[in-house]
Amino acid sequence: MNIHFGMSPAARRLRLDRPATPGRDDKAEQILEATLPLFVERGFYGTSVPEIAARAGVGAGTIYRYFDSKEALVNALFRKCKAALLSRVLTDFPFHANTREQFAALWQRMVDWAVAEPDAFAFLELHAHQSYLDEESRALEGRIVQFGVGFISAAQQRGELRSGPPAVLIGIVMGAFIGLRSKSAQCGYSVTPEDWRLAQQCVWEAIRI
Amino acid sequence: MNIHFGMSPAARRLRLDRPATPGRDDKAEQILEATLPLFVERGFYGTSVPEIAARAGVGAGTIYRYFDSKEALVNALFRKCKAALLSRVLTDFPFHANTREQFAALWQRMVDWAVAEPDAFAFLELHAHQSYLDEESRALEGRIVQFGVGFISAAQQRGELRSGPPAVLIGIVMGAFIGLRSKSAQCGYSVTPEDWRLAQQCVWEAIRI
DNA sequence: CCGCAAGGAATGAACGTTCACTCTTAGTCC
DNA sequence: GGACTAAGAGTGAACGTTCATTCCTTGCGG
Repeated sequence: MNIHFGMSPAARRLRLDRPATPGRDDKAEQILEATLPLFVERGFYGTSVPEIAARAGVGAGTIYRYFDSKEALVNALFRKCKAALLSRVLTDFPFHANTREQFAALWQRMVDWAVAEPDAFAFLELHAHQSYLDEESRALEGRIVQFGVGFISAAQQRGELRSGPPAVLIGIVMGAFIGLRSKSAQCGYSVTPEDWRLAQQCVWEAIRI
Repeated sequence: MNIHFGMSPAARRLRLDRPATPGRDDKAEQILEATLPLFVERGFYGTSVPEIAARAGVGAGTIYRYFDSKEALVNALFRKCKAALLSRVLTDFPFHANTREQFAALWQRMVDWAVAEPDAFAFLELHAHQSYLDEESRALEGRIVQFGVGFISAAQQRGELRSGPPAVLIGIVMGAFIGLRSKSAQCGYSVTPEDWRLAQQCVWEAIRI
């Protein structure tokens, strides 16, 4: 009968409204993308679920089809961002270069990512060790830190890095990076690529032998 | 007549019951002290006013006798902490020493304060501050940054500091400091006085000529 | 038609804030 | 000095609002 007429608008919908993938993951992705800037701007407790829903262009109830709770949502977002940063840093990382080159590569990859995904980077800073992160998110963070500690220890034993507790060196390097990004944003100063290069040189001086 | 007798118990009270301060400020202080650890732990939006009242040992309504709103409370706390840090850093600061010594003094004073008042320091570094701080708090922050910029520019013109945008140097130094404090806390690593000294040397290497 | 994804009104809990009241205290009178 | 009183600090239950979450209705794809 009118099956044809019934399908026709549906087919149009599928093709026009969602050009690439029809997607179960698409909706989840769409919700995560809407969540990110809100959490960055107003924080976890400062952002309401209906607000997220409105920005994502979905109903409030739909969010609960994809995430068990607001907490599950923030944890999913945290892990997604961490994974994206990790992937950006580790893909084709020059593991066999010398420490100076490895440091430059690490710095440049972080800069690239922080520039490309400023909200994601700000989100990771902001939510690094908050009370609503679950065990899995904390464990992920812990594993990354452990990797960094091992990496630094090895370089120190080869005599290519200033000796001292690896946690101290990590704190200085990551802190300087985050500080440059956030403090300058606070002053209304926009960090140029040249500033990033200067900062890389500065921070290398801090940790070199 | 008995004006003398009338005033006498009042004077006694003033001296005996409230040895230092007569206690209008005392309650406000008590509320601010209770607020600090809660805001550090759970953030502004994550902490409820009744929670603050319970920890301060006062009724919820009492808080509104001293602060117009929750926002006014957080702004008062922010300004109090900023003023305390500023005071610690600037009191007897060796303004006429050379840049190396001034940097060491700045660093040591920040370490002393961050160790003595860990919650206050953590509170100042809470990033979510942007949305609820009022004009006065932002202006205070701006004035401090401007002072730092002028200070650094002068040292650069004397050739005692690496050249480059002052905002970049501020970001690196403050970032490294904050990063060392928070990242190491995150690893469960406790920063020793020796670590702080090492870090000071590292960060000086980053900004020296 | 059926099955299910999606929406958004409904819901109970919790929020910031208020207010009618109690309790403490300074000042006055005998 | 002790009793009384006016003043105002302190209280916590109650208010209207907004929250996270649930659930019933809607409408499309097969």
